Amino acid sequence: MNNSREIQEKKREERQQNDCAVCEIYNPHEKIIELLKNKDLNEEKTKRLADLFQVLSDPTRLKIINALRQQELCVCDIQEILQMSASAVSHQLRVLRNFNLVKYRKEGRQAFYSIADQHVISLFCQGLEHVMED
Amino acid sequence: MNNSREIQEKKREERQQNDCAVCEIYNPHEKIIELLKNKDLNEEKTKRLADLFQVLSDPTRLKIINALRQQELCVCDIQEILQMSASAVSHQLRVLRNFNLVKYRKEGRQAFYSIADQHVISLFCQGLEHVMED
DNA sequence: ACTATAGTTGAACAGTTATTCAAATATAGT
DNA sequence: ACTATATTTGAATAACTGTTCAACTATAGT
Repeated sequence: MNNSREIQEKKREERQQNDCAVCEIYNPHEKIIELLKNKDLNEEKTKRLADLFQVLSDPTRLKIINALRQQELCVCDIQEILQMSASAVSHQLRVLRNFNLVKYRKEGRQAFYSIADQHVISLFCQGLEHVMED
Repeated sequence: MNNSREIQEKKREERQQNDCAVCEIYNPHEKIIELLKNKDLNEEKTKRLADLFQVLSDPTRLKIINALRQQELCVCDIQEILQMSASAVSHQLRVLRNFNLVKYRKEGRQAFYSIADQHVISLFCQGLEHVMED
């Protein structure tokens, strides 16, 4: 109990160092803010990152990825698995294709789709882990 | 050149095994389709996964995460870094909060936000890697 | 008690997105 | 040539999303 005042004092000091940039009280954060502003993520990269997650943010597309995770499939396989129209599936496949998340090869009338690279699976699984947790 | 016909034959066989479920030609995939339909991702989990990626699919929210990646910040710090209105920032912070991607503590008038858990950072970085590649 | 500040909230508006529908393309079999 | 099948495409519609604006709550300092 002796040094409780000292501790309080220290706490207040720490708190002050945490005060924010805009507030009048005390403002040690300007340098950090300047740093963060330019730190490794410019506008364009942020946009591309957002777009990537955006592609992954639709249940239909996730189901497609999940199906392709096991093996290459043609459009009508996918259509059957998801119980959706060929058109709807094709539209979503195009989105995935445009973002290089899936690739495809043509064979006669059929188009066989597969996962483009392992990153996609990693992201998928990592997301799934997070979702499973809580 | 001797066994070129044999190779062709084998190729055709392989191809047939890859024929899809709906097509009339030949159809060995029904079992796989049945399997994939129920495989580890039900409707509800898919939705939650989509929602998670959806939260990550906005540039503003990504910028916030990127800023918090370095250290805890209060709302007006963030507002300053992103050059956005307090309202806009607060709205997006709520989205992040609702999905347990960030947590916060109150201190007087200020609210200090920080990343909720390491998964968030992993996802962020993994996505960034993918984007950086091409 | 009063004033200023930090942050949150709900409604509204503009922009985006997923599915459906109808039509088009392309290949295979007859 | 003709028909059937696999897939793609563009337009249209309904649902959703991010920002702004105005109003609100809550805390701190005087």
